[in-house]
Amino acid sequence: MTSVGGRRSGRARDERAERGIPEATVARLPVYLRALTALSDLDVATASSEDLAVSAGVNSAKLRKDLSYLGTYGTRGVGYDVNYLRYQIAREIGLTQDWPVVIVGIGNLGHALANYSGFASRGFRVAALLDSDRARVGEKVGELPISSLDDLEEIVRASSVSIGVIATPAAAAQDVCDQLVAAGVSSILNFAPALLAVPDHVDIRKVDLSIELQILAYHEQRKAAGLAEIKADAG
Amino acid sequence: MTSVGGRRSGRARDERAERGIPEATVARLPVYLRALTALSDLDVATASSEDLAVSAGVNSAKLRKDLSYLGTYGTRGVGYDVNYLRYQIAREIGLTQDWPVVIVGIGNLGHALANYSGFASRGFRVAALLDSDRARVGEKVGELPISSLDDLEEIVRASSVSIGVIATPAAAAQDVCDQLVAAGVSSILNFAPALLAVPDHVDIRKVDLSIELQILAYHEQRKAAGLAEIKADAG
DNA sequence: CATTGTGAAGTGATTCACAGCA
DNA sequence: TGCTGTGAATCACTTCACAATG
Repeated sequence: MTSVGGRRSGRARDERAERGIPEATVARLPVYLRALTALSDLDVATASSEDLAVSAGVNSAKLRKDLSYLGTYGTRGVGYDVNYLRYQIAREIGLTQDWPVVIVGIGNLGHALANYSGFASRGFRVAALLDSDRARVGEKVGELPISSLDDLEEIVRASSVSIGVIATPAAAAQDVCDQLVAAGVSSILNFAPALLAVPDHVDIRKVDLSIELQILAYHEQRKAAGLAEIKADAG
Repeated sequence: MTSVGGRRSGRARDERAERGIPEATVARLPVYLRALTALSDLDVATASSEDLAVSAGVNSAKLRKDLSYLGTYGTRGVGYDVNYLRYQIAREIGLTQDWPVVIVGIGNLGHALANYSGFASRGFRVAALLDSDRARVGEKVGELPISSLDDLEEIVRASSVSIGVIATPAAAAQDVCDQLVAAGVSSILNFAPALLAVPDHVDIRKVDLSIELQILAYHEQRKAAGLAEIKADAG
């Protein structure tokens, strides 16, 4: 592996692993992690890149190349040690520590996220639930009470929160986002159907339910059109 | 535009717009649509590619190239007619018809999805809510009662459903998926953290909440590591 | 000798930069 | 003149194919 990324790195201080793992690879590491966990639960000790690739739903060349960005954790002729690789990937993603998150906007979706067990099981701890509706403050959702948005800064500081989840209506999202950033949150997962502006040092990802459906609709429509065409040809 | 996609199309019958719009473009069309709707609501009649690009959060060259796959809907020296372009994109995605969808698994998340107004407002109509838990059948969620999974085939046929949403626990997802496919659904949006196998003719998209957080955690960790490094350099 | 790790080739998406047009 | 539409250049990701190796 030489010069990962190829970017002519301006600064000369390159010795320190300037590990530019490609974004596409980063996005698949959690998938591999899940596959490894499943294999581990089945008491599988060793798996080839082909085995793993099948469990993860990718092809084996891609999986090997992805893993090669992390280091050389396999054994030629044998495969990968499931638990060892699992640990290495978890460490790379940063899941060996746990991450306190705050969820803002406790409507239907916020509620669902608050109760989503998949977060806790992967090292994400819900540190607080926040809502701007004063009437709801104090209400319990599972174990946690809903806090006031006014307490955001205090909560972020006290619990060292660096990740925030926005589950408010679109109209409130930018405002909430600004408050999160001001409070010191530097990674945001946004479920509101709105484009959010953030400073450069803040990472933001968007999950948009209706966009996903629209993409399906596009393909669905093309399938239907294709069928109609075949019918027309036949008739 | 000549030979989009470049695939040497085996069959000679190429006259019919074999419109291979790149996937990356398809995924952005809903974003453009939202931006156009916002501009239209503000009574903006015309917008340049630069204006639109800003509203959509992309750069203008990309936006123009994306639109060029659909046709030539702009006016040189002027820009795009907001409402006209909005209609063209909606038509391309298939949002001029409405799409009945079924949601399977009415837990916290299914509940939230059932109540999500963003679906209805974009031409997706929830035709039915289904759950395998007999005890919950009949319970109302908003207007709709929960139906039994046993009625899936009947519902899909009666309402011509082609899109299904899976919001069950991971363990149930493949089984539900098989039932959806058997019932005739050909596009699936999967929220369960599981890899689903489907036949070729079925499209499937996955939304995985914990994967999104893990990707953020990776970047967050890198930021923290970067800071530590700078501190070490300084000290 | 089965399987990894990886250069090299291939494919697809983005960006540049400008000719062409209203 | 100002902005679109688009070839050509670039960049990012994937896949191929095989030498290296436990």
